[in-house]
Amino acid sequence: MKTHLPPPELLTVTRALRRLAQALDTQSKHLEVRSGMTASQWLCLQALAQSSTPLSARELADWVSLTPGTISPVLDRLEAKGWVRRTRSAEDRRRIDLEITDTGRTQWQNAPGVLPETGVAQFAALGDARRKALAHALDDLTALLAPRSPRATD
Amino acid sequence: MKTHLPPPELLTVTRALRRLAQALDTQSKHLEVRSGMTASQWLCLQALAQSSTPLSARELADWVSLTPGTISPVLDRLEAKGWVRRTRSAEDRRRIDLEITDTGRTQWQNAPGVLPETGVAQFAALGDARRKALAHALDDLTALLAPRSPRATD
DNA sequence: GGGCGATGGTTTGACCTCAAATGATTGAAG
DNA sequence: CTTCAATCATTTGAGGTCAAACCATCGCCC
Repeated sequence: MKTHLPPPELLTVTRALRRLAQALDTQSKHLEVRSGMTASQWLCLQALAQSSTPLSARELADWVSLTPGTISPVLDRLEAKGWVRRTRSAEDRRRIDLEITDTGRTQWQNAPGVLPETGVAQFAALGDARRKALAHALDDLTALLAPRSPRATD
Repeated sequence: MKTHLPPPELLTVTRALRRLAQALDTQSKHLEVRSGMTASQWLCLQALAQSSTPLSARELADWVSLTPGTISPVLDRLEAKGWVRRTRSAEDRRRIDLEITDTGRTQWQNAPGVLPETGVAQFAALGDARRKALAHALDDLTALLAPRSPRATD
C-alpha cells in the first residue's frame, strides 16, 4: 500500500524538470539556426573532438549517453556536412571508426554550447560556493531519479 | 571575446541535465508499456483532471508548457482512446473545449507518474529539510537556465 | 573448414517537439 | 455590410529518442 502520499515538493521538482528539459530543447533549436547543428550533433562533435583516438559508434553512444540507434542518423547528418568521417575499421570490419574533421572541429569550437548563454553567464556569475551547491544538489537529484548510470566506468 | 572561461561545475550541470532528460524519456517509454500512455499524455490528462472547467487547446498547452502544435497529435491519441472529449465551443466556434472522460480519469489515476517510482520513493524518504533544499536548488537552477517562464501567473 | 552464438551498426515503427504555414472564425473598423 | 487583422487549432517539415528487428562480421568450437 502506498502509505506515504507524495511530498508537495514533488510537484515543484516535476515542473522544474519539465522546464529544464524544454529549455534544453529550445536551446537545441536555437543552436540549429545559429550554427547548423543541433544539441545532439554538438555533443557528438564534442566527444570526438576530445578523444585522442577514433571512437566506435557504441563508444560514442556511451559517451553521450544515447543509444547506437539514436546516433546513427545524427552521424548521417554530420557526415553529410563533412564534419565527421566514417571509416570501416581494418581489424574488425564490423566496427566504424569515427573521427572529427578539421572543419568539424572549427564548427564545434565556434558554436554556442548546449545551454542558453544567458543562463550560463548568470550561473558563472554566482559565487563559488553557491555554484558548487547548485551543481551538487542537481547531482544528488540525478543520482536519485536517474539511477541507471549510463557510464559504469566511473 | 569570451573572457570568463566556463566554471568547471558547468560540465557537471550539463551532464546531470542530460541524464535527467533521458530519465524522463525512459520513464515515458516505461509508462507507455505499462499504462498505454506517454508522459505528455499523462500531463495532459492531469491538467484536464484538475481543471474544473473545460480547457481550450491553448490553455492546455500553456498549462503543460508545450505548444499547441505539439499537443494536437497528443490529443488525437487521447481522443482515439476515449480518454478526452473534444467539442467545438458554442460561443466561439474557433475554440475546442477539452474535457477528460471518466475512463480517462480512471486511467490517469491508476497510472504511475512521470518520474521513476524508485526515485520518487527515495526522494520522499529524505528528511523534510533536505527535500526542500533539493527542490529549491533545482528551482533556482531552472530560473537561471529556463528564464522564459511559461506561466507568469505565479 | 563449417556452424553458431555474440557483437557492431543500421533500419523500422511509434512518439515527442518546435517553428512556420494553413484554414476557420471572430471582432472591429470603415 | 464588407473587409481585414487577430486568434484558434491543425498540419507540415525537420529532428530527436528508444526498443526491437535486421544484417554483417568475428571468434570459437567441433
